Amino acid sequence: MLDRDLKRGSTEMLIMAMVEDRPRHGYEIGKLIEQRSHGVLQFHVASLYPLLYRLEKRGLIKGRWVERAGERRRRFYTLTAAGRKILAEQRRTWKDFFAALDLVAGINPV
Amino acid sequence: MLDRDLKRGSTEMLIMAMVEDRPRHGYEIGKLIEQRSHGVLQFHVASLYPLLYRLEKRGLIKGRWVERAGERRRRFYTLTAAGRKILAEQRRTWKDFFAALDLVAGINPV
DNA sequence: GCTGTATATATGGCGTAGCCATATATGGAG
DNA sequence: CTCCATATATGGCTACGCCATATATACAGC
Repeated sequence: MLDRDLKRGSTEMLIMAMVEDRPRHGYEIGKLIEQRSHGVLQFHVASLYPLLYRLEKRGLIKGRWVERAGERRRRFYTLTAAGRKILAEQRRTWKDFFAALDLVAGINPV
Repeated sequence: MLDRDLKRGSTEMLIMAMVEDRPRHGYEIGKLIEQRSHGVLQFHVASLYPLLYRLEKRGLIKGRWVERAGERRRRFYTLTAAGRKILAEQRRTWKDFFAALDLVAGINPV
C-alpha cells in the first residue's frame, strides 16, 4: 500500500478545513497541513493546485488574486456556503468510515 | 469524492484482519466485513478476489482449496507470519493517519 | 420440471486521484 | 552571484477499486 492511497478522498476535506475560518493561499495551505500533522500529511504541489481548481470549479471554495508591491501574486481562497455543507458531510463520512474500520479491523488498541 | 477513494489502501488490512484468527474463504470474508461494519464497508467481488490473489502472491496470506461432498469448492485463507507483521504495521499507519486527520481537519467533535 | 436466490469464484476493461517531473518567477540571505 | 524559500502551473503516469459479465451448485417454492 502506498501512502497516496491512504489519502485518497481526504484531500478535499483537508483543504476545505484550512480555509474554513479565514482566507489562505495555496502554498500556505500546503505548509500548514504539513506542520499541523507533524509531517504525517504532506501535499505535493502537483496535487495541491489541481485540487484547488477542482474545488473552486465545484463552488466549494472561492479564490481571488491578491497583488501587493514587492510580493509575488497569490490567490487566496475562502470556503463558500456550499463548501461548508460538504465539509461537514465529509467530516461525518470520515468519522463513520474510521469507526467502521475500527469495528472490523480493530485499529484502536483495547 | 467517491466511496471507493475512502477505502483505498484499507482493503488489504480488512482482509488480513478477517483471517487473523482462523481460516476463511473469500465469499465469507466479504460478507463478514459487510456485517461487522453494519453495511458501511462493502466489498465488491471484482475487488475481493484480485485482492486475495495479490495478498497471497506477496506471501501475506496462504490459501488452500477445500472440497466437500455436496458443496462447491472453496478456497480458505490464513494469515502468514509475514502477513501478521504487515497487518500490525497497517493498523499503526491507519491509526496515525486518522490522528493526523483529526489534528488538521477536526474529525471528532469537541 | 422450472424459476429464482444465495452461495462461490473468476476476469477484461475503465475512471480517476494523487504523484513525478518539470517549468516559471521573485525576494532575501550569504 | 548563488542558493533557498516562496508561489503557481501542468502533461503524463500508476494503480486501486469498480462495472459488467461469466460460470457453477444447492435449495426453496410452485
